[in-house]
Amino acid sequence: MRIATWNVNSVAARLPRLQGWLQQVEPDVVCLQETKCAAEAFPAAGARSLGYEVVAHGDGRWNGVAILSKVGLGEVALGFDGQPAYAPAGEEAGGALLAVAPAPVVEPRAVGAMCGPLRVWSLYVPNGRAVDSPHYRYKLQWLAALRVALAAEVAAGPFVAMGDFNIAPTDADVWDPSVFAGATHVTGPERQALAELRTLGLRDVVPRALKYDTPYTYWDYRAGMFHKNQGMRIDLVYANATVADAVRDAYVDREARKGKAPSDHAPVVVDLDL
DNA sequence: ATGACCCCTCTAAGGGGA
Repeated sequence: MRIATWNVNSVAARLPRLQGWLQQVEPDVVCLQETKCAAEAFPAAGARSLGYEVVAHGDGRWNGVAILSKVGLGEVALGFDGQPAYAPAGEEAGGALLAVAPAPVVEPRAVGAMCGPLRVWSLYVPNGRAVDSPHYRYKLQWLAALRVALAAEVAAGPFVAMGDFNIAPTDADVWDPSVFAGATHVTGPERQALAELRTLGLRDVVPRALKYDTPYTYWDYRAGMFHKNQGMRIDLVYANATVADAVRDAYVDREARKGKAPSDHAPVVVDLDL
């Protein structure tokens, strides 16, 4: 079984590339993030024509996740139990002119499904924006709640949670740690949240790079950063022992980051012999 | 050459990404 995860940075904008990539790589299961698309507007016909079942979870212009599967799709979960809403503290909670602050919304950042024998989650972890901001606290709360929600599933059978975690697990996972001093994605609490996920019995399936020995999955669009290999490994595959022991290959498909109109993230592709 | 931000929409004196 070939599984993959890809932050596509808008499924509508990426549709031609996504179609070609599906035909070329032929994954059995694909987790997508940042689809930026309401569920009912998800362009599923192309994937269906290639033999995929589709579940999309999205509510509009931000966030959005999906799973495509050729090996069955069932027991769908739109979000996880206890998934927190972004709820800004007083300093951000509406202006004085608003009599009532808008209700917090649970953002479409997680979708789970059974794909054949495999429990799969497609995750788009909140960015965090700035250390100690309300968005950063939300990111840590979100990861803590995820750990609680997934605990029982990790032990139940073949399990993988993959997606854009918006955390570089180690300093080796960013092109220059000094550039990220004081920034999100590299802080101790974020890395500790990943470590606590691993205590459930999950392992970080580190892919091989097809160039430079740095398995980065994201390169900013600006300043030729891809071409200078100034990237980060923030798209992660967290597998339980059953799945991790079944990994036969894992790689970052940096070819998908080249050329016209790419996403700023590259797919991670994992081959399993379950 | 892989090539020097890009996605969305309230189309900007914008929001968000990481």
